[in-house]
Amino acid sequence: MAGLSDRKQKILQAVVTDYIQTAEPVGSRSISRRYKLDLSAATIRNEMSDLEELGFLTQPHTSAGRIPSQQGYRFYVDALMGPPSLTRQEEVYLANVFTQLQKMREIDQIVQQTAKVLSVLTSYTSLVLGPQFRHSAFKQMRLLPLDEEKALVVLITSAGHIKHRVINLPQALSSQELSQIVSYLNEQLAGQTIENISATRLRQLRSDLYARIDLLSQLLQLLEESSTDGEGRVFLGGTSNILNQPEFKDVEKVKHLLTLFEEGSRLSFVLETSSEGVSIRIGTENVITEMSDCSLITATYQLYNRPVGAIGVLGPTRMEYSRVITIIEHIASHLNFVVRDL
Amino acid sequence: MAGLSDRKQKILQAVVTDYIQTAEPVGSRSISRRYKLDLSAATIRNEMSDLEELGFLTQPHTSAGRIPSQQGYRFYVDALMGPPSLTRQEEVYLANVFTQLQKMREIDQIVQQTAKVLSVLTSYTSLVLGPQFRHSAFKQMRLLPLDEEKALVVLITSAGHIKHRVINLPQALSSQELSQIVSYLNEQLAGQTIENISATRLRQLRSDLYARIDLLSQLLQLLEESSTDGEGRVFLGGTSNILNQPEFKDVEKVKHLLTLFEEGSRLSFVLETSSEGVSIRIGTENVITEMSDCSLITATYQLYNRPVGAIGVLGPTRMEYSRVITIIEHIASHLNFVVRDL
DNA sequence: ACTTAGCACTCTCTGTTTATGAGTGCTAAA
DNA sequence: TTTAGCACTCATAAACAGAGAGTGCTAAGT
Repeated sequence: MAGLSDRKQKILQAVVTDYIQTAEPVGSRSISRRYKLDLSAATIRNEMSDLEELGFLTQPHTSAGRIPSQQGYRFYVDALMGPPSLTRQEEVYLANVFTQLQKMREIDQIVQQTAKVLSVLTSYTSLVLGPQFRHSAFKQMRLLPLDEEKALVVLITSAGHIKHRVINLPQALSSQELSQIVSYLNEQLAGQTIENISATRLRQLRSDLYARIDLLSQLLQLLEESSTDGEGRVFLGGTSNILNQPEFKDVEKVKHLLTLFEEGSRLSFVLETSSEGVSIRIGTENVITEMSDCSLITATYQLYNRPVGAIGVLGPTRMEYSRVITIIEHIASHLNFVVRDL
Repeated sequence: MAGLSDRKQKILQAVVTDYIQTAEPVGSRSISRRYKLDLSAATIRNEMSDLEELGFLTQPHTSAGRIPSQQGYRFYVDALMGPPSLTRQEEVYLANVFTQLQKMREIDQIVQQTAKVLSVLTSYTSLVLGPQFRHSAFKQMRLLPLDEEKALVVLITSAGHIKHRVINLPQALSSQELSQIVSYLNEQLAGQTIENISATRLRQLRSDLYARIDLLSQLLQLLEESSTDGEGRVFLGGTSNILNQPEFKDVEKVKHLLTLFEEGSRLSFVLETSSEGVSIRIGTENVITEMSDCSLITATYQLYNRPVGAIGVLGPTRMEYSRVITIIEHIASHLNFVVRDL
């Protein structure tokens, strides 16, 4: 991938920019008209022909304008893309959103609102993965007796996650025994991350307390489920936005994406495995085949310097990369604060 | 709306049945062929012409077959529809689902799974409104100190709803004072439904405890939010199913529905206001204009003989009413058990 | 050695025409 | 009252022509 001549880069940039705006194949004449490159259409034609040879552009058919190829987009985001910038309006909007988010107390609400904002601002579809329970450390477990038969068990992690569940109390248990069991568990598990409380460890605890197996297994089940509940932690925003994209005017294409949107586990997998910081995956760079006509831009957010969740924007490969990246960066970095103050 | 002659009813039924299956305007000949009414096409034509005059059928254009009008569907579901029935396969599937649902402990999980099942079985889009917090009665409020500054407050209703929130403790408060405040609140609020704990009542409490206003308002905020958090309690299933319906092959039509699906509060409103038992709303009988090409079948489910939530199926007016109603009834009645045992 | 103007050629898109076929409404006979 | 027959209507699909945008190539200009 030797260096492209300066002129070729300028032309490639013009093609990508134009195509992002218009969604129409862009011809040599419109470039020489709209962008002040001081070159005739014929020259540009020659260069475009070269760029196609090199794999940066494609032609839908012989006598049409050019469209950026996946490789073309890649080069664009890596080297050509304009500097990130927000309009004054967008900045104001974001500032408002941030103060609003700051006030919310429920994590679900925050995540959902974030998804919505992200989609409204970008006009694409947004994905937000809430903070992952299983990455945070076990802090303590509490038992709140409700009546003779039932108690509420509350699981608290160091990251402030809280999960509760009603369990049935074995009749024969004194309240003293109860608190013994709980404090034993607290001792054993304190400080470990939820995902590291492995099955073997749980098995061992089970044998330690085999006399109280009925109660214990209810408590442990809560833990176990917490470490594996990947499903359903992803919130979407602006799913209908994809319908505004001309590349999805065909219902068949939409269907695949829509169906994908219903598969929470696959979505959360994509976000979980996205690398730290901002990542841009164009077309088939996405592992998910349904996304091979799309680009996905993601960013992670941190809690105590560990990535605990991610946000993303999904649009056609013909996406306003620069704008989206800026917005995503802003929101992700703000999310760091929101999550910490929770 | 005088009685339709027996023959007219049979023909109307044939048209509706046929159209539900094929989605094509149905002509007089295909009826005389496919349904053994022992009438010639010409006779059927005359009858159909009458039925159109009466408003039960419409013609997309002069020389096309007939399509049931909204009134036609209404008559069909009120008087003509075949008896509800499930295939053996569906029954088995339902039985499996039920045992699965029975095992789940998290209400969100149950609701989501119900939505999924409902959409898979019907091939339409499903809406499920989770049990409403605000209809159940206040039972008790507990405070779990976490550390010096923070405590977890847990709100428990008689229906078993549980909600928690971390609040900041005013430093100056002894644990004794704390428990006094909490038990005072418990006394004052016990037994009232969340939605009836009105603003005036809350104001009164506020003045009673004005010395501890900072703590109190945090506690009361939790209550207040609980009584008004209509938003977001609706889960959808099979949203992509609408794309399989030929009436939605046009992207524009889909867009309106898709956008509606993102407006949780409007959806929950529809479900909340649906009457007890099974209700069928056809076309413009739906208040929501986006649904005017659709039919919505809903059913409520109960807890202690009070409706606390609802499930629904949304499809084109050309919907398999009989089948969907049966399925919805089964699932709703089963949900009664699941919710009670929670 | 580039760059550019000119030109023939290609291919899509749009509008028009034409043919086909399903289905109707009406009339007249059974 | 039912039915057979027939002319008529309208949507849909196929075939076709013309326009327009854009290309590639060639030859002339710098």
